[in-house]
Amino acid sequence: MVGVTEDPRSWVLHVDLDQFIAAVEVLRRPELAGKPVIVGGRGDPTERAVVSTASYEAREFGVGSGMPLRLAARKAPDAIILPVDADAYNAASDQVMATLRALESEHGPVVLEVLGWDEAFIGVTTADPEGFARSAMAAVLEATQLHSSVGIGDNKIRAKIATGFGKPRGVFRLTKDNWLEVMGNRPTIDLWGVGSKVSKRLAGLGIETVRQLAYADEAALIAEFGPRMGAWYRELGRGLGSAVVDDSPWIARGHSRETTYQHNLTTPEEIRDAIRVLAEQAHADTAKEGRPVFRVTLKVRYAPFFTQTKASKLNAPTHDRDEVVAAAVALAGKLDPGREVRLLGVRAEMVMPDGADPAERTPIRGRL
DNA sequence: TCTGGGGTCCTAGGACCC
DNA sequence: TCTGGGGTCCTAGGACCC
Repeated sequence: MVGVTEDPRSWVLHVDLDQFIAAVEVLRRPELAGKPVIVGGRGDPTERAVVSTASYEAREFGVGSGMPLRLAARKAPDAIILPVDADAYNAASDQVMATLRALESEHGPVVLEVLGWDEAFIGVTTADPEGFARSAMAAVLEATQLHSSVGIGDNKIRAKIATGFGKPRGVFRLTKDNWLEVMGNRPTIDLWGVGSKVSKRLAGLGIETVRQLAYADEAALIAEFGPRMGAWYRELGRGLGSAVVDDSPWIARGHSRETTYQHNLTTPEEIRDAIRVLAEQAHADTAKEGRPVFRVTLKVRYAPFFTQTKASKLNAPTHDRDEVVAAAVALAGKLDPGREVRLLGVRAEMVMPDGADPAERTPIRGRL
C-alpha cells in the first residue's frame, strides 16, 4: 500500500486497456482487424443479452456497451457478433497485470491495485510521470499486443477521470492545478460515481456542472443525500479523493449467480426450480473459498422492468449447501404471485476470514 | 430497443431493547 | 393519555461501477 505524499514526484496512474474485450478477440482472429466487432451474450443477436464491448469501428454505428444485442445488430448489420469468453479475457488480463506489476521507476518498484479485467491504478514515484506512462503502455503492448491509455493524477479520482481524455492510446494529466479548467464546465454525470439518478437529483438542487457542485452548499447536499454521500459528492466536485494505492489481495464479500430467461417464468414451480439451480451455483462459488455463508439475497426482475430484492440472514453462518438452497427457496414465498419473472439472481454473502466482520471492512467510497 | 452478469456501498425505516 | 432517547440489528431497496 502506498499513498501519494508531499513528495511532488509521487503520482497515481490509472491504466485502462483500449476496447479490451474486442481487442482480445481481434488478436486471435486477425482477419477481424479494422472491422466492426461486437461481443455480447452468447453471440446470438436474437437472444436477450447486451453488448459487453464494441470495437471502435462498431461504435461508429452508434453501438455501445450495455446496449441490447438485438438493437446493436440492427444498428450495425454487418458487424461480427461474438460470444463472451471470460476465460480468454482473464488470461489476457493476468498477463497485463503481471507486466504492470513488474514495472519500476528510477525510484524503485511500483504498487499495483487492480480494478477489473482491463484497468488498474499504479502508485509510483517519478520525476517524469508522462515518460513513465509511455513506458508502461509500451511494456503492455510488447507483452500482450494490447493498446492502452493512461491517466496521471495527484489522487485516484483525478487519475481515473484523466484516462478518458487520453483515449485512445494517449496520456493525460489531471491535478488540482487544472481540475476546474478541465472539468468545471462539464456535467456532473462525467464524474466517477455520479450516475443518471444522482445527476438528476443534483439538477433538482440547481447543480448542473462540476464547478457548481464544487461550490455547492454542503448542508443542502447532506439534506438530499445523507451525511456521507452528501459530503462525498461535494468532494467529488472538487476532484478530491484518496491517493492510496492498495495492492492487498482482493477478498470477495460474496458471490451471486443470475440469469435472464429467454422466456419469462410463470409458475411457482418453475421459479422455485430456477432458484434452486442458482442457489447451488452461488453456494459452490462460496464453498471454493472455504468461508461460510451468513446471508442469502434473492433478486427478481419482473416484466417489463421492475427489480425487487429479498434478503434473509441465516441463523448461523453455514457451509451446508442444502441450508443455503433452502434459505433461497424460502425467499421465493415473498415474491409477488402471478407476475412473470424474466430475471432471477441468488447472492450468497460470506463471513470474512480471520474473524473480520463485514461491517468493519473499509468502504470503497472511503478509500477513493 | 428494451435493457447481462458480477460486484460494491449507502440509506431508510421497522423491530426490539434498555 | 401519550409516548423519552439512544442504541443495535435486520430487511428492502437504491445507486453505481466494470
